[in-house]
Amino acid sequence: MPLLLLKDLPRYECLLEGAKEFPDLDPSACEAFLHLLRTSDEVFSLVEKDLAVHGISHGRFGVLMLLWNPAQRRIDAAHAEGDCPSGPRTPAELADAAGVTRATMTGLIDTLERDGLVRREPDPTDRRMMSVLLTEKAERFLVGISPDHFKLMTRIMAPLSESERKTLVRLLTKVLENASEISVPAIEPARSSPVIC
Amino acid sequence: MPLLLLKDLPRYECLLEGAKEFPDLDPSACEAFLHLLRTSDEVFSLVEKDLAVHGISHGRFGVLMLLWNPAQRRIDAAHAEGDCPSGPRTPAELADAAGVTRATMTGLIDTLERDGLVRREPDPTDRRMMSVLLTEKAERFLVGISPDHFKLMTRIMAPLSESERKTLVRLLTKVLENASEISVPAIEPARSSPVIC
DNA sequence: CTTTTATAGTTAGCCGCCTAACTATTCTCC
DNA sequence: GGAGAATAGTTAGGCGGCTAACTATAAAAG
Repeated sequence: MPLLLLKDLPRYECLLEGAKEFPDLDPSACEAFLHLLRTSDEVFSLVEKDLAVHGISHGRFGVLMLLWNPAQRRIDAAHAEGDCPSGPRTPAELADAAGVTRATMTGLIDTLERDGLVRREPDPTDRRMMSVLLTEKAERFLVGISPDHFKLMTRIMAPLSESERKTLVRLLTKVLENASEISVPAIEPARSSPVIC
Repeated sequence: MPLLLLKDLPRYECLLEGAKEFPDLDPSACEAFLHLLRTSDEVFSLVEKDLAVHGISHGRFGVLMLLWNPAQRRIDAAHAEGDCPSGPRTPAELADAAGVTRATMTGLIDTLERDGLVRREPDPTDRRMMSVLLTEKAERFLVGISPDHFKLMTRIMAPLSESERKTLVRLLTKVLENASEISVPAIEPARSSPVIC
């Protein structure tokens, strides 16, 4: 999450000051907003650094995780349907699942294939489509890295109790569902230079 | 915050399943972690889209905000010291405040200067340093855009009550302070290809 | 004073994100 | 069944992150 964000968040009194000048500035909303982005930025960069130690970027790691289904055998055996469904396989499905464009996914798969972690296979029935498959190397890599990854998550969330975690998830879910409904008007396409309103 | 993240978060039962296979997977920690990143990703992309409508990227907008001090006159008049201190002026200060490298800041200032929103001036006393200054155009731009920006923040946080916002900030602060203390070992430098442990 | 070290800023090159345009294939529908 | 629409994937080019290496200047050490 490489985002340009204030390292030091403004103090609440400064937000109150700002609200005097800008009636649209809601101090508590602004405070919550800034803390949300600031915290996830810190957490994200921690994860990125951890993955970098293992020589992989967060984006590529995400693709591998989407392709990886360690419970596959168990699911196949139990023919559990829809519970933890078998993951995406085509670049388009991967892009949708990851929330990036197909062009981006093409690039990620390119580098993963270059590193021997993934291979493309043409779909036998539809010649427009490809299947993306994990290699043995990638499975060994994931088995090796995931304990560390899970431990880091645990460590990051360590200061919160179980009930605090539930509360956090509940509040974040409210914000997420609300945000998903907000659609930026997008009345006019972005211009090359900032628009003076 | 362009990050590759699961659009649909795993259900808690799937995390419990996963915990059987991976003893290091703490379901509630993982759930909180994923919700945090997923929510801030959604919020961030909303803000980016909104700013894009006005023809500016989040990174460049952040630089302008750092340079902008609408309360400057008031502060100058009241000679308030340290309360809302006058902002950064050099590329290095801007990079530190924004949490990006100086190289990145150079690029941002380049494009801002190209668009006439900022100008560089050499420091009269230290010839290594530059001062970055807002142009009139940038001030007009910020005055025009900030009400919309504040309104969007308010709208995003609308579903949370005042006390929920306080709770969210408190929990996020715990996580942030904890995360800031965690330093990834970085025992070995990243390699070009993923390391099989 | 001169040499060394530290600092400010830039440049070069990689990566991952985007949009827009393109090719190839399949589907739809008359 | 053939024209047009829809879909899968890639390519091209821009942007904003990063690190590492570089230049110029200033400060520190001898």
